[in-house]
Amino acid sequence: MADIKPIGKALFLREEELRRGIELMFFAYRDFTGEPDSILESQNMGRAHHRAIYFIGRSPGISVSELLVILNITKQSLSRVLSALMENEFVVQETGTTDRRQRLLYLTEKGIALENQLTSVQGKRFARAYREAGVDAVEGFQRVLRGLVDQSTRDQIDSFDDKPK
Amino acid sequence: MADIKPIGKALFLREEELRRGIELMFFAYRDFTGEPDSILESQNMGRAHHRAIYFIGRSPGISVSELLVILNITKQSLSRVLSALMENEFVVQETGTTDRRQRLLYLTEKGIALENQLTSVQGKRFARAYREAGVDAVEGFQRVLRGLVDQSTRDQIDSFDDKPK
DNA sequence: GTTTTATGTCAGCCATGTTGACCAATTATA
DNA sequence: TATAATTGGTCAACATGGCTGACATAAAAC
Repeated sequence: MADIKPIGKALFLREEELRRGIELMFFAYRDFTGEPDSILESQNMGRAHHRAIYFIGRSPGISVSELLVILNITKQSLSRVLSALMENEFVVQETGTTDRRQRLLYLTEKGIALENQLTSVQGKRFARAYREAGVDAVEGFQRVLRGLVDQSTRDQIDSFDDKPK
Repeated sequence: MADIKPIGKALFLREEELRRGIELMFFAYRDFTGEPDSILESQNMGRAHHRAIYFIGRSPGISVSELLVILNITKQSLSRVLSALMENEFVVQETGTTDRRQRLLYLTEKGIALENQLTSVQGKRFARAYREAGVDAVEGFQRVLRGLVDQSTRDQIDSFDDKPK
């Protein structure tokens, strides 16, 4: 009897635990993006703007093509967002020095302020979750999330973990 | 010196660990939904259909209003999705027995097959992540995700954990 | 018998993704 | 040096999936 238990546990994990994971991903992502969405909405911007602001803030001087790879959208989609961000003075672009075709992107003071506000809001949520879950849980959380992404995405994450903000 | 270390660690967690969490959420959610999106696209459906199918499969006989609460969208948005799902015979509705105003939703055989396919694809991803991260990581993953959601969402998750599939 | 609830529907708007085509400036290469 | 490739921008059109507002019907509740 006792040696059947692991199988029972494995099955339990595959059924119930699996659905729990799927559902937690759905709900957590929804709530995690909810507050920033509200803040942005009041400024006539959306999640797409948030992503651009976040990753420009993460890597100041990032080129358009690098940002495209991270966001994984078309340049036409990004263009619309970047135009709005520059129009409203959250972002500026400078011509690259070594390669003058590139447009290197930077947040303005205004952009930095907004990025800080948005990241701070999400940071408080994470801080709460981390505090409630305990320090040990955090590593597990990151390990699993990391395992959920595609291999190509993992390489990407690693590559800009090397040159952080 | 030794008693300063916790502060150092806390700061490290607040800056780098925080951004890592934010980024992992973004990338993991994107890749996690990517495969189902592809499958659905070939059938002229999208993520909205997936969510409906998933939660109807999770709770067969769920009413429209209950589904609305879970998905947190307007009835007009859901209506469009449900109409398509019924049109294409993935979902059927039955008039409620105790309350004849309700439309209780069920997956058809075809709907169950699609749901299984989609959940299986995501399940394999989870299985890989769980395997790579180790059993202990899974609990941490779930604890943190749970901590990330709003209190109201948490109540919601608990309430339908009581009456699972 | 009136009111509330559960659901559906029509019409239109917005954000954000897509494809395809084409262009200019700049860099790299044959 | 002439040509090709890269970086980035733009225009047009389209799809998805949110939203609001208005209105309708059947059933339940009071």
